[in-house]
Amino acid sequence: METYSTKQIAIFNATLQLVEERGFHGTPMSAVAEKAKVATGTIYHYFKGKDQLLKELYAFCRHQLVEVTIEAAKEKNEYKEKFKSIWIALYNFYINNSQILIFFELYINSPFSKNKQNYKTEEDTTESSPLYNFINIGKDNGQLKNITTDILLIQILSNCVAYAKLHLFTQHNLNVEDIDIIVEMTWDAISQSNKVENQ
Amino acid sequence: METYSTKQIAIFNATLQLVEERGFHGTPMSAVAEKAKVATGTIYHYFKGKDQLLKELYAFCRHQLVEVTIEAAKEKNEYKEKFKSIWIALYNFYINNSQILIFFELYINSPFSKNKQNYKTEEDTTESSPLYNFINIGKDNGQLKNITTDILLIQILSNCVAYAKLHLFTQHNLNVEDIDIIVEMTWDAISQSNKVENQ
Amino acid sequence: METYSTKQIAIFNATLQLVEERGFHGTPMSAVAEKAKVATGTIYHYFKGKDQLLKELYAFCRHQLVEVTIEAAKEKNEYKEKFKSIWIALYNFYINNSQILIFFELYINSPFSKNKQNYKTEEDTTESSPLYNFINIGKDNGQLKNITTDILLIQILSNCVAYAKLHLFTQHNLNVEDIDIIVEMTWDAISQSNKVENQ
Amino acid sequence: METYSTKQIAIFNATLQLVEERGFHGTPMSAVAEKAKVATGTIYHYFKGKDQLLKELYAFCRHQLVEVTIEAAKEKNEYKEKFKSIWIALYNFYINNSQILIFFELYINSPFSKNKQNYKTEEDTTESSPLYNFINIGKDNGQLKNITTDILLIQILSNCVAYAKLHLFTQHNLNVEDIDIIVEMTWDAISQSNKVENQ
DNA sequence: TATGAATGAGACTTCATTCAT
DNA sequence: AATGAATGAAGTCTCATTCAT
Repeated sequence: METYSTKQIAIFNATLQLVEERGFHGTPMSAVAEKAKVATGTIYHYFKGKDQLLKELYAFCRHQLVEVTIEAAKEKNEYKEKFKSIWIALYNFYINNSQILIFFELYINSPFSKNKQNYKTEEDTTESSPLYNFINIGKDNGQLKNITTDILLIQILSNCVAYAKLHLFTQHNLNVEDIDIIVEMTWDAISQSNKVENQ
Repeated sequence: METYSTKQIAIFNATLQLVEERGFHGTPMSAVAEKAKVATGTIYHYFKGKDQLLKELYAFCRHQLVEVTIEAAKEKNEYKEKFKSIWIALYNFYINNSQILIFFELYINSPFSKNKQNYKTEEDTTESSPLYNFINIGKDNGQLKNITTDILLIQILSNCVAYAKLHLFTQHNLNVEDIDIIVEMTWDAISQSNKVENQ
Repeated sequence: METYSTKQIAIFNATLQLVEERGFHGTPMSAVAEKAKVATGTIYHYFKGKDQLLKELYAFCRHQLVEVTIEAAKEKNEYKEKFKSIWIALYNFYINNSQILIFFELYINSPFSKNKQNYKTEEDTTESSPLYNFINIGKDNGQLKNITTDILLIQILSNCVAYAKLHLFTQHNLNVEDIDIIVEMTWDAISQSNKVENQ
Repeated sequence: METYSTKQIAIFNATLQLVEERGFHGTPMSAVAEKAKVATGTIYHYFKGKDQLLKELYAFCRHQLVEVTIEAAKEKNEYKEKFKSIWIALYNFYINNSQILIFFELYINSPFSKNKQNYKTEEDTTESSPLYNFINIGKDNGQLKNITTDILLIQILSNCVAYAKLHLFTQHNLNVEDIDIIVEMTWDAISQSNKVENQ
């Protein structure tokens, strides 16, 4: 993870804001420059072009997500508690950074990310992804179902994003109790449990 | 649901193909016209502008999704079986119509859909949505957890879309057994069950 | 002067209305068709194209102006009274047909009338123009200044149009007394008079 | 009065030339750019759009007209001489700047000037208009008829423009003697004079 | 006669990118 | 390092005109 100058950060933030409001197409470099209070040309000092800017911004945001995950994992000791902590941390991150949420969704599906591999980025699949590792540990423990890590990962993340969007973009605000129910539900889905059906 | 002329359908299909390949921004009206084998002006004869075209295309695709759901619901009698049938039908629809999947994802997050309410459209929340009703029935039966329908809806749909994307855009192809595991997992999440924790 | 069918008249009127509101550029054939309640193609049955339509409309309107002049000239016997009668008739015609006034002004200055000769059309300069003849009579009588008829013509007409515009497009409404003053003033300008300067 | 860059002036001049030759409709921005020897985008760097360009061009031209009037008023001392000087200066300005003459005529009647108030612009009616003031002085002196200034203004200006057009666009070229007759005629119209009718 | 769907050239405008300062 | 005027390709959309019915 390289470090970024004040101006680069300003450019990142300006881009995020504008993309949330107007999408990629509605976010010309000139508008980014204006919002970031730099000249258009300045953006081109730091980034080769628009594609580059978006790509680096994507990495920049993913990095934050990883940080959040790592921090959350430190909080609790027990596995299920750790899981809940991580899930909620991610959820809260999206809630508090709706620009990043939208940016991700647009970026992943757009041809800016030329190959769709980004959908599940290297970061997620390699050792470097804390969540990926965390799931593997759970499987080894016998606490998570013994199925492909990718599947469990999606089971966790897709819901997390979807609920964040429900909260942000609809009237249906989720409160703490709702969140708890949801996390439990997700836990039900992924956990290795003995289960007795209703009679 | 209005009916569309041959030319309109051709325009819809051309748009879907191009958007999947290149995104909204990379899909100029001229390219749509060319692929649909009509003149540019013809598109404007049927649709007020690009926004209108995308909006109507969205409705057109949603309609198909609803149809698929309705058909799938007819197949089985038992509730859980009906649920699995619907989930798999939707999953297969996305698998076989990746253009629609991508289009949805882009459209929902883009400023083309001016109000984000589209995220959970009227169709989903009203009686007219077969899935919405289906969930309510399950809650009344005591077969589904007694929590807000919106939450259960997301639990089902977000996974479905996410797995379709996993299958389509990564090397990780899901086979029939995988799908079965996933559906069971989702059922675990939403079903009202007596559960005995691991000992 | 050929005669026009009901539909042609409807097309003329629609054009006049639209041109007044939006200018030539803002008046597409489709809008004319709609306002005239005919199909676009129908206009092309009657007129070769837009240029033709405008040209014939110009002639159509000029003809009305000539008629108005002829009628007004019949009313009075004395020369000066005849003059006043004609001037006021033209002024009233413009006041009551602002669409025609605007249409004239736009058409005369526009490249639709390919050669600027239209500025002073044949009709004005030939025997067929009643006003032209009327001025010549005045000169022969010794009641009008003995200068080129064109100059006298302009002295009369340019004011007439200008005052009509003042009345129509500004807050400055002209009443009957104002008009009388103006006509007298114009008479002062063109009449052959003995004049004693202020001392 | 703001100042304009070399490029803006070039754009103005290109527009004037093209509008005279082909009208507003026949003057695409691309043609303006080409004639002004700038890129299309450059026009949009200076002007928000075509409307803006035309509006600013109108103000630019009006300003020149005001300057001409002011200069002409300085030349002579006696009131009537001053009047003649101004009238002829304006006439010559139009003769030598036929593009501006045509541009004015088109602009004033077109929907580009959204409100027709432009017909008699602020400049003409306020203290800032030298001609307006000049007329008021004449009225106070008792040298001009004691009628509304607007009316006298039109009496002067409408003729001036009309004769310029006669000269420019017809075979009827006006020489110095003609002009003198015309100015005297206009003076007859507006001046407060003792007059003895023909006997 | 009359219709109006269809055409496609061309208008206006945007915007990623460059470059002289 | 920073600026922002300038560029021009490319996009959206309009509209005069045609033609099968």
